[in-house]
Amino acid sequence: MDLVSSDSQCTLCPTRSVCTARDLDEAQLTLLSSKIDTSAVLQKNDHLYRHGDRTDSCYVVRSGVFKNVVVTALGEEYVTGFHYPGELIGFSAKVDGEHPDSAVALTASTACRIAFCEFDGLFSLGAGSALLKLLAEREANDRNLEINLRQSRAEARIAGFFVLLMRRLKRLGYDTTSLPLPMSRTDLANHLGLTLECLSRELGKWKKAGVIATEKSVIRLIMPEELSTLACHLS
Amino acid sequence: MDLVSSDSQCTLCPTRSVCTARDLDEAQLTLLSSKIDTSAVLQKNDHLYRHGDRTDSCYVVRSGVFKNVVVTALGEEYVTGFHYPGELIGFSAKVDGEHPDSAVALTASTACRIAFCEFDGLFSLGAGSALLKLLAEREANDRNLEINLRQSRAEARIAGFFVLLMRRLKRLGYDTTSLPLPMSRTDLANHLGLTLECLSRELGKWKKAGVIATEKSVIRLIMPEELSTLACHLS
DNA sequence: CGTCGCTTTGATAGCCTTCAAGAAATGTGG
DNA sequence: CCACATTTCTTGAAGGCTATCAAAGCGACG
Repeated sequence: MDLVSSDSQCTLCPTRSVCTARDLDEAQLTLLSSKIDTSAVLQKNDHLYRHGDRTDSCYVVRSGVFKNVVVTALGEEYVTGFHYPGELIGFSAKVDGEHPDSAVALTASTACRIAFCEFDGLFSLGAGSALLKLLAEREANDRNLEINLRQSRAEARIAGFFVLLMRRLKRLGYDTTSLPLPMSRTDLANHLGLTLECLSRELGKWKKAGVIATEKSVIRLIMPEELSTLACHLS
Repeated sequence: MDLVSSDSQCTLCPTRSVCTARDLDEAQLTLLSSKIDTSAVLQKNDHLYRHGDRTDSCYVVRSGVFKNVVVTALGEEYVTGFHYPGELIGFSAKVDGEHPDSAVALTASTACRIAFCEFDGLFSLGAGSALLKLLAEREANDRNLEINLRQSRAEARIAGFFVLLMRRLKRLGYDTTSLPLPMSRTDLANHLGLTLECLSRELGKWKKAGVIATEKSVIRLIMPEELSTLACHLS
């Protein structure tokens, strides 16, 4: 995937307050810009990177939404996550220098590439703490997801997913009366470890009960407290 | 929990080849030792840290086994992981300065404390890459766990757990004909998102079929290829 | 020997998966 | 702009698997 090597212009980035750049002043932001590369705009279904690609870097989502996909030896796909601006992806390539999963854009999206070898430079620049926080937030999100997947009832898993996504988007300053869900139902069901049919039935039930309203790729949360109740397993 | 502030003696540590210390020479190891603290020996059920503790550091397991536990608002417990030597735990405290989970020793165990503020020092010392690898391995393990939890059949989840644990222990140089499982069946079932009864039934089935043999806190893998077949969902 | 905690085994019911078909949305070419 | 093809989503019915409730082994420990 082509990367523009020009200045990444962190000073102008709308998501700089929630990524590595948080807490930096103008001078530091300019320095930071020189250490990362912002991708060209990826269109829907474009790959940011592919399973098996050799690499020496990871990414922070700058705009749009990406999904991560793992393919097993048998060719089965698993959607391991959906990632919104300010979230770190591709980091596990550090284990052995190649991506264990693919990252696919779900809408027009951009991402900032950070080479692993730049990490110590980022520390001395003052961005180390924010970088660690990004990593820690990733881990915290993963743990929440794991707890959610331990629920055996479909209701609880789906409601949990909405609640967790709501929390993540609130952090970005989004209005969370509606959740942007640019992924297909198939991807969402896969991510939740459910069948497409089961997901569809639950959503239909909630729609009929007036808890949510489904527009094309957005879900409006009419009674979010109902969802919170169903997701009582979350901390 | 008391920590001995004396020299951690990384040069003598049996697990140094798989932790932050990997790839360091003797001189660097001595430097590293001065930057971390090794805990006193924790006995079974001792806490390394507790949910809610304010902190500025994380840990690498040095010996023994720990479990991580999250408690929800309703008082329900979730066993989010079991951690063996060389694995990083407690890192998500970096998000807001307090531990979102507890770490409990399952056997006599020790851990090395690493303050977040020492991270840049570790980078300049040459341990940065290994530290990132620890983090990346953690993330990779989490992803594997998530894939495993997406399986709806109990067989697949349990077999997957064994296969993943086998891989992790191989990395430590363990003989993996037997898996040390110092946790209770209750904890294991909880971790897998299954009921105690369901886990017990599956293990009984495998025992009867001669796939495994259960000793007190060890499971001997007699036909590991059978388990691999059941865990075909893993990459 | 008896108690207590942990584990195993048993029977029923509920929920999700599977298989199947129909409805709605999307895209394409005329 | 419409007709048709394809994909995506919804709805339906039957079966399997796990959860739940209940009780009985088993082992540690006093």
